[in-house]
Amino acid sequence: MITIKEIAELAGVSIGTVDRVLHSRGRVSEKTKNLILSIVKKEGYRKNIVASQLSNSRISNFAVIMPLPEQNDRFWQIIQMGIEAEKERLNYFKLKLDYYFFDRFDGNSYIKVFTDAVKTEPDGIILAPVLAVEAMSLADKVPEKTKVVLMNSDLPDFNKLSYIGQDSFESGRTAGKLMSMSNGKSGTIAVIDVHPEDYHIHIRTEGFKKYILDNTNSKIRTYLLPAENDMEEFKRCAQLIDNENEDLSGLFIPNSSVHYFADLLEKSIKDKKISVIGYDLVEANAVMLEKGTIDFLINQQPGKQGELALEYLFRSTVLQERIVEKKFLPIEIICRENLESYIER
Amino acid sequence: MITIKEIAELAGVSIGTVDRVLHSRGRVSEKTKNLILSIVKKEGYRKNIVASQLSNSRISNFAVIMPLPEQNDRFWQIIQMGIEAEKERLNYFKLKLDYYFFDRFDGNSYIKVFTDAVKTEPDGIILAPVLAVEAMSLADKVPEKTKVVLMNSDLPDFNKLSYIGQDSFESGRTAGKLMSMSNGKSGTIAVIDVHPEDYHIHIRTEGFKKYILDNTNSKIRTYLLPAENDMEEFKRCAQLIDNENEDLSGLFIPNSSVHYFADLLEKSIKDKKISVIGYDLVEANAVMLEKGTIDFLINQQPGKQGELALEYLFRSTVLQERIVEKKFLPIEIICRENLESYIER
DNA sequence: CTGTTAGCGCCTTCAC
DNA sequence: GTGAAGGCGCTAACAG
Repeated sequence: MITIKEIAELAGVSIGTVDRVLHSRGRVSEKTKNLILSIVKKEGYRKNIVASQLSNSRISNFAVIMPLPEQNDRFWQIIQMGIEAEKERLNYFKLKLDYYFFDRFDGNSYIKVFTDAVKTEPDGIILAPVLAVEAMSLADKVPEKTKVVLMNSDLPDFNKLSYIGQDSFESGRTAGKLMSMSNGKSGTIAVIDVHPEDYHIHIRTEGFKKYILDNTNSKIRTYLLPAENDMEEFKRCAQLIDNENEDLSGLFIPNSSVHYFADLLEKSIKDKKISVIGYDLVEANAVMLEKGTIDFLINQQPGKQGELALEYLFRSTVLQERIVEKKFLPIEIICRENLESYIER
Repeated sequence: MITIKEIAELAGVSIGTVDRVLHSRGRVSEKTKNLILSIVKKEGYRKNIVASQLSNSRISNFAVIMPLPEQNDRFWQIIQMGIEAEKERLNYFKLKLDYYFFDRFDGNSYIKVFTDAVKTEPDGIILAPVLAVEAMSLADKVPEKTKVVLMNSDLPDFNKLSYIGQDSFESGRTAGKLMSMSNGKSGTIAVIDVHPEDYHIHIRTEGFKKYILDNTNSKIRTYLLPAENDMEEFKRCAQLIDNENEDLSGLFIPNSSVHYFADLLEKSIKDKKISVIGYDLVEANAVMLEKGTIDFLINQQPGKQGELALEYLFRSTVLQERIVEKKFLPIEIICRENLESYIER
């Protein structure tokens, strides 16, 4: 591996000049600049990141903008743990990480927090754009040099380094397959549209319905649940499902709140052998899975999402590597039998 | 974070002396040694690995002892790719990796290769001990200072740093659950005992049988397949299964060779709607899964096994961190619908 | 515009 | 036993 010293020798200049070219610090004649760049290219120079870190006093500065960790049944906490794990792996490099948490049921809190984060002009931002409308409305406030990684849900029109998450439609189809297997009989399957405005979650229901309608004789009935932060809504919705469907055979809830329904409808689930499928291996859901009230969970590797998000930012800003613009994570199937293997320690 | 220079100042000695103490290079008086160690402890000194790597000319030397990558339907190749991926991540550190491949159907080749590897006195060894008897017989030939990580299958009595792999019994139980779900009817389920002598694989059949017998009315019939490298054996075994079981409803093959059976018995599988469950997301199996001839695969994250194995060795030898002695990886369930999400790029 | 130089923290050699 | 000094490759301030 060639070093700047060797490049300097080859070019007949000093290392200071080479350094200036490599960092585009200007004040170098066009001629020597081109000479140096040609050598860099020809020899395949890559800076020694270890030496660079040792000498460099500059601290990379990253901001994480995401919902409060405790929201969505602490789903976000798992993501945060993934980010922290990756930070630990990178602890010999100079990184600074600031969290900006917002209330995912309050657009204004997002706006405030995003504005704060952007003010610090971070090198990179990890953003969970669950509030799509607000996120898009502020998209152009991201400083020129700041790179953004979106995780968990994508915003196609957002100018970003990369997106990390699941293919929602295929994920829904997989849930459909599991539903069709676990309830042999036909009947009515209730689908809860938890955040109709959240494209990412809504599309899961589309994949699910598609699979069921294409492959089974079951009927599907959709229920809207607009206000996920209101327990009364859950109760009303559960009640409605119970009352309206004598032949209920399945229940599909496209996010982590499946345990509320499993709990509220426990008696019917047992009596009528209703199959229940939901999302996310959060504590409350694991308990219900273990009890047998939930049959399957689809997991979206939240920890891995966090790890990758930070890794990508690091590789892009510090190592200056190219990053894939889209990373779809595995659609994990979790049932009682393999649950244990998915729980750390 | 305190540096050796600061320690030297506190102790009123030079950094050379501090260094000698930290590396137990001797030639330091008992008194100053104790003084320095007490400061180290009190201040919580941890060496700066970045600076250390930069100055250190020493190259860490690791050996990987595993079956030929092309064996077992190229299962081992996936493991190797995982190791290489981790090596790439650690590329700014000085690591040397040598592969020692053996023929997993030839004990002598293992012995030769292992002996060669050990001769180089590596800092660490990644070992896939599929040939349990041979591996144990040479276990005491590992040099004192060499750390060993076992992956894929464990040897409880082997003196090792860590084991990375799956819980075989639970993995078999999960397969049993999937079998019971995917074939609604009862009937006979054929279980192939592929390597009866390979504890790790055999135990999967135990888990599988346990689940089926505890939870269904199906009968189980076990077939031995001792010589996995003989295609004629596969044919004979498949033929036998086909002839002997009019009411065949399921087929469980506890390793990657499931695609051979799926292929040989394709007609019966289609006609009688036999459920087929096997292991490992290798190319040949993915094709059959896509076609619908295999219903489910259990995956054991071979890539991740490789990554972790190297990461553990690195963390233990270079960073001198403590490592968990056992790491069970997730029991992944793969079907046609989520297959795509598990395939890289 | 360009070259020189002093570190970053640790490791290693050599001299006393 | 101990200390001084050079160097790993890169960065950045400074002098010209």
